[in-house]
Amino acid sequence: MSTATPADSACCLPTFQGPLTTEEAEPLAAVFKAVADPVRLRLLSLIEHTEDGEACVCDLTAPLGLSQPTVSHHLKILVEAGLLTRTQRGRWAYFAVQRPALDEFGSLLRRRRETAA
Amino acid sequence: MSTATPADSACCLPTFQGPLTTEEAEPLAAVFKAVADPVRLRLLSLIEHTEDGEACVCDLTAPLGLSQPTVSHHLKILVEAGLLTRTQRGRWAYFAVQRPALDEFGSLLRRRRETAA
DNA sequence: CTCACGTATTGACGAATTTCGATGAGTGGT
DNA sequence: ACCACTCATCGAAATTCGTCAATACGTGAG
Repeated sequence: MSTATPADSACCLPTFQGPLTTEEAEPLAAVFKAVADPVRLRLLSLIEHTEDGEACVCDLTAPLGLSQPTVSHHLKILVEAGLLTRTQRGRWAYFAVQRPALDEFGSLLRRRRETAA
Repeated sequence: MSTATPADSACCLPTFQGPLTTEEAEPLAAVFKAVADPVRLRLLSLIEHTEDGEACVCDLTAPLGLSQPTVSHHLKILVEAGLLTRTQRGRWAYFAVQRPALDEFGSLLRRRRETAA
């Protein structure tokens, strides 16, 4: 890496640019809250690894072992958080990962994976 | 900001290595839950930007406008999540950020900061 | 139009979370 | 030994969250 662009690397950079106000902390917490649930993390991982990169509700209830309204509820939260997109096609609603948003969690999740088991 | 070229990054890599099981998702959700609260995010940002890189409870109640038990409670959650360390010195308990753990959130938080406004 | 199907919403319930005041535990000075 | 101080824990109130059954909505087929 000749052109060292520390855009992403965490080295020597403060995690926060300064003390957060409540107004600043609120939206950040909201995003984290969206992924602070095992079911929603599983949803994201399931959808990311589908054949076509998208899935409808009916594809997701079985793997999770949850009712359809519950799955719909979690999906809505993920869409509102900007982590999923929803496109209606015919009777079905297809959900796909919102790449840029999900990528923000990429390095974090991959690092966790290594230190996990 | 136009020079945005992710270094460590996420390009072309899947965020999840595969569909998560409940057992895998659980600990991940736990970490996110720790930071899924405005008060706790403010605590982290406050402690990171103290003179000595550490703070006691009494330093933190005023900036947050919360009671001492409440602040203690949030600090405990952050310590248990591995995001803060606690060292008792005399009557005081000093809390400092756990660098490696907090750095995992670095790139994510900095990117959010830019797109916030 | 009507019906079947996939999905969203509503209402309800128990569980978890956030917050506080009161109290308990540990430390250091007098 | 006592007291003042810092912090943790307990108990409780208010709120939020996760879940489901029941129901409403919207779409395409017949």
